[in-house]
Amino acid sequence: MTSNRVGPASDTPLGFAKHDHAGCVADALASAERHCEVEGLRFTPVRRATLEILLQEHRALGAYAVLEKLRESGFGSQPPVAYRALDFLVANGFAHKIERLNAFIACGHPGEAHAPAFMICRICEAVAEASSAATQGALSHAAKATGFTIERTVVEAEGVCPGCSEKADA
Amino acid sequence: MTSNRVGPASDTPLGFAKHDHAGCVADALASAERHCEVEGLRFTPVRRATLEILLQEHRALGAYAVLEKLRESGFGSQPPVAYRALDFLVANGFAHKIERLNAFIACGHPGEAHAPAFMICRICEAVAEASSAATQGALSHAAKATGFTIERTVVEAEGVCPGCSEKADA
DNA sequence: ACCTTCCGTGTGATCTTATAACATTCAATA
DNA sequence: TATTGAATGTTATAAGATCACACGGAAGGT
Repeated sequence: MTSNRVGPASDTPLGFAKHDHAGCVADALASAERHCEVEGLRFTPVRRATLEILLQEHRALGAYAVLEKLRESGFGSQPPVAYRALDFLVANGFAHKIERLNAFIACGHPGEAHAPAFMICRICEAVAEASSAATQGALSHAAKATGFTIERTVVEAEGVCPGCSEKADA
Repeated sequence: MTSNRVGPASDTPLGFAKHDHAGCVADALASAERHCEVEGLRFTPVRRATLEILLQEHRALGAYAVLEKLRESGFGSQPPVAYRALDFLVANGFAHKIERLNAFIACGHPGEAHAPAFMICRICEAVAEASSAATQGALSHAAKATGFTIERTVVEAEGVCPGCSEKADA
């Protein structure tokens, strides 16, 4: 079930690479389903469909883009439908919100309990998730020094991905 | 002109502390004015007023909140008035946008050319700017490894500030 | 089996945040 | 002084997010 996507192990830190997409979607859905069962969470049709949409696209999607796809699949077409499903996914670590883009993306390392960091290409809009525990280090140090308690972090780098960088060179 | 605000030097890394507010506002305005002169930028009345509003409040302010204060001061009352002034301030390092809050805050270290990081208190909504060059380290390492070129970073920690933490204990 | 309660869903309305498009004003300078 | 380009003002609208309320169905107690 655990398909081999980009590298030797699942700890390859990026999302700019090619991979077995169908497998990655199926895996993630199955994994989410299992996780919900264990945790007593309701992995309802809308929620499942929403996660599947994010996984299929494999990039950051605005809530209204998600909403339209949900509508196409026969679900409700009002904003709360999408926002509620997205909130559920984010709250349970199946997806993340990219604040810079006001958009959502499926989590690249679900279940692993992490403070995510992202690289956002401003040209092709691809978003890669780095499983950076390290990134938090400096911030958490500064926070400790001032007595600030961190509950959540937003770490997003905007720039140009390898692919677009190559094209620009040509 | 360089008033002594929170500590021995201007490199104290936080904004949760008391300080000479009038002085800090005046200093920052004067500094911005000088900087604009040197750079050939036009520090117009709206722009000046906008920066002054942010400095006065000393916390993150939504564009529409800024707009209302501008209107009270006799400037135009339509959104672009505020957004344009804010864009100018952000583009030139006099202010930052807090993505998590869709809000703007005056820069705590203007002129110093930095990749800012913020601590946001979810209770009192105070925002402190850390002059963290270090925070970027891990991310930039990950970026280098994948060939991603970073142009801008968003680093925001949400949690509870020292003051609110104390109150909660009581 | 029934009831009740809670959670999730659907819908309409509304609020907040942000930008497009175009006219007008103003300062720098040729 | 005429020209030009940037800044401002205004109208309109797009994009993102939430509120409030009705309905329905699953979980748990009786």
